[in-house]
Amino acid sequence: MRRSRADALETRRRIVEAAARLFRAKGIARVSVGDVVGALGLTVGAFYRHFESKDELVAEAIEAASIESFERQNRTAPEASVDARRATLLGNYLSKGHRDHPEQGCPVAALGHEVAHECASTKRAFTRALERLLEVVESVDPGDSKRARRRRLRTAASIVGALVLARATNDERLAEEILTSVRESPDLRSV
Amino acid sequence: MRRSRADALETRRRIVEAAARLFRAKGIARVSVGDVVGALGLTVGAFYRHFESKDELVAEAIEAASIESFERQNRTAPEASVDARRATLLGNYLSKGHRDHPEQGCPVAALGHEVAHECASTKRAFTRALERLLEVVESVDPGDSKRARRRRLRTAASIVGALVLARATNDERLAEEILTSVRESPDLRSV
DNA sequence: TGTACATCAGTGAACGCGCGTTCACTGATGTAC
DNA sequence: TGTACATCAGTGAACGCGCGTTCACTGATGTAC
Repeated sequence: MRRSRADALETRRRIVEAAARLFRAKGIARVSVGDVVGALGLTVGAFYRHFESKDELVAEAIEAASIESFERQNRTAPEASVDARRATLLGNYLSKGHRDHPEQGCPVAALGHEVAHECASTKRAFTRALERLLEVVESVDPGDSKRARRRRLRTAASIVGALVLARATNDERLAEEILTSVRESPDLRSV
Repeated sequence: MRRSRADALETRRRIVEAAARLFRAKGIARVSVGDVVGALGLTVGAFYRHFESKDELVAEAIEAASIESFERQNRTAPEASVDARRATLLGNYLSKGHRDHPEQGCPVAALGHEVAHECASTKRAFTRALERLLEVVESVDPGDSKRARRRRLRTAASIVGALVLARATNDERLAEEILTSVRESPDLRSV
């Protein structure tokens, strides 16, 4: 049942895509290789035609999720003012939608903690994802000064932390309070 | 080989203590019941004399880690001024030591992401841990106003996010930059 | 353009392994008399 | 206080299960002539 080269490449791409979604939704450890290829109607044997190991898939999936998430942010109203785009970005990032749908969201917030225990290539992919998130923040809060750089790092830490906490608590009111508080941070409103 | 009641209770306590340490160090999914009791020189059979399931242990371990962490923070120089204690707290929380030793640190930062996928009792224990962290923040940034409350929630999100990012990246310079930026946040220096 | 053969994408079953959990058993501790 | 028996903390081996990975096989695709 050999497929054409193009089909094979497409299969590989779809495996990475499915993994990027599933890992963000359920966490890396809770998603098996079988879960990923099963979502595409394939068997695990097929997986090892395309990847050396699950670790290889993890690194690629983080990379893919990061690029997807990065490009979505950059697509948002490129003609608007920096202030307006910053407000939109924060609104999206700290929304209930983002909290409730990690599978489409930022991989830094979705996988941050788990990556602390993963292999070197995964940590490398995660670091690139974090750098991409910082680029997004920079696009709505530019500046070459040390102060501007530190403000951006604070912003990244705040929004990731807010999302992690809002997702982990079972107290709906507290979760919303956290997201609102960071969204309306004076540090972010008047840059 | 029955042991006395007191010994049995002590064994139970030691199991929770070891679990609190191991879960924070390696993550919940990566630590087995055997790992926990093995660290105490016991066999898995003994574990089920004390706990219904691993889930029960997880919830108790989070609770224990939270209480331990909370009490350590409250022990820090209770006679000093609020400003001095806030500086100490932030310095400790955002230190390299805390980043490199999650097993003794804040369970909210260590387990935040993983808990998003765990069972209800674990989420409940995590929420209590988060509330305890907010109490610690309140002790160095008191106030009944809505503004003060929001500032504390921002602080919690920032410091947890900073630690999560600093632990997940393999870029040592970036990790230190993140911790320093949040530590020196104007939002936290001049409350 | 047609034919013969090599390649390899995907199947399906198997592997060794570690997991959470169970259970028959041991023997020291607790208790009733 | 001493004896007889019940309790139960801990052992050690087993269980069913799902995991990551491997492999013989199939048959459509790619290639050399």
